Amino acid sequence: MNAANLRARVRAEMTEEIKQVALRHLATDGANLSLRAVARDLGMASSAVYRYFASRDDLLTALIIDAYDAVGEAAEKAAASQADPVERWVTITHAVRDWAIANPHKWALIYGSPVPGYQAPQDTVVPATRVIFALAGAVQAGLATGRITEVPPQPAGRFGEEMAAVAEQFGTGVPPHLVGGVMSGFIHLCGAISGELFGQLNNTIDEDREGFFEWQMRAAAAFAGLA
Amino acid sequence: MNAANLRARVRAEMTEEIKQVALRHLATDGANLSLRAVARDLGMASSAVYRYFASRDDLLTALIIDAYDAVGEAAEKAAASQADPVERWVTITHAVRDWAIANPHKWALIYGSPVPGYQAPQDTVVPATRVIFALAGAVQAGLATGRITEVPPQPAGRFGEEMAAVAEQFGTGVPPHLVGGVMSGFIHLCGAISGELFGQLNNTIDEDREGFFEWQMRAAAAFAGLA
DNA sequence: GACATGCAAGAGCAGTGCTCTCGTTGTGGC
DNA sequence: GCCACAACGAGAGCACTGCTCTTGCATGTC
Repeated sequence: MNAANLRARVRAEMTEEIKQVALRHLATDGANLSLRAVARDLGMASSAVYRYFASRDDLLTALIIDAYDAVGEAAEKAAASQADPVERWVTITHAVRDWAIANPHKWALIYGSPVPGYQAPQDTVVPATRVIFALAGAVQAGLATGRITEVPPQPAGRFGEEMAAVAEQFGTGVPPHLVGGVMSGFIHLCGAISGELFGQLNNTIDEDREGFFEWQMRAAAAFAGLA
Repeated sequence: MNAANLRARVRAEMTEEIKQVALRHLATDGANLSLRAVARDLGMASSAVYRYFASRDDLLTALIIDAYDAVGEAAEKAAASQADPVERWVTITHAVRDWAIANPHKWALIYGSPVPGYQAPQDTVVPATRVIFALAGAVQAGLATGRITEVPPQPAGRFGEEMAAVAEQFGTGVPPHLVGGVMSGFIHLCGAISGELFGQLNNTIDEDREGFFEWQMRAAAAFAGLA
């Protein structure tokens, strides 16, 4: 609790406050975040914000990392709540979807089209994998409890080798072809949520989107071996 | 060839030219399209552009409709080139992916996060369905030639009813549960392409993305009955 | 020739990201 | 206890944006 720590804490609080206001703006005004508007809401000059974030992109990056962590945490929490592997998979996907529906602007931030001129820095790599790992954990549990019987078609050629490398990198003991199933399920999950949030389902599936979602996610689970 | 027609033709040409330059800007500068920059490129005042498009959003809408039509045409052309139902499905998905990779900014325009404050008008509804109909055509062909043997799990409850309504609306004679498979495949397709273009595959699948894509799309075809 | 229409240019408004400079204020080392 | 220094906030300013309004010009019609 020395002075340096105090100053750092005040700075951290200010940084957090800027992010919160920015999130509020993102939620109401859409993706074109105005730094000046954020500064106005905080009763400070726009130039003062630059003491905390070097640029608008820097602020966005901070928000993106937070969002990855939030959705990853939601997925992990859901995973911990279910013992049965199949239901764990389904619960994880529902948790991600619920989070996305509650925070559509944050979802767009991380899984929508990249912000113009914005290039995701290396900081975002690790938090981005938490959902995938949660899904892989369900498959791992399925393997451990002997629930996995059928297997998806073996990936062939270079792609098969790449899956083997990813399986190695994962280090979860999940065999390559199931890693492919996990990745495919993750992609399907992202597509289902983005399709729902970005309007691709409009005028086609308007009533029971949750039913459609779960139907797809159970199919994705089956493709990853979890039948 | 009276004067009015001539004027209309000149106007149409000018409109087309603005769209082309706007697309070029979209491709190089990303999604934040600057109307003034487009006007500069055309050697005209920014205010003159407003004679052709009421607003920047109007210009974007025109580009979105064009993009829907272009990707739809690519899908239909691919569909026509393949008689075998399964290969037709795969060929369609590859055609859509190829188009998206060749026109990533256009893909982001229609399947990425919605432009801030932009609400898709009713004009975009019909062209948006062309890819789905192409996929449904492959399933229809599979039904006609007796290629469809296994069926996906029946959609239950409200979602099942909704699928029945959509099947009716499609009018292609494809039964409800297979319509669900088509929709799921379309969603998976969108997710796979967006995941690839928007960077979700980075640091995981970097080599044989085409192999991963086709592996997924064959699984999606199987889920829609095309095994 | 008078009139009307379509078009383009220019000025102008309110907003943006970002930089620079200038005071102030709080902090750490002596 | 004092002083140098770093952190900070405010304000002005630059170049840019979407969009509006007015003006001038060219063309077609009566």
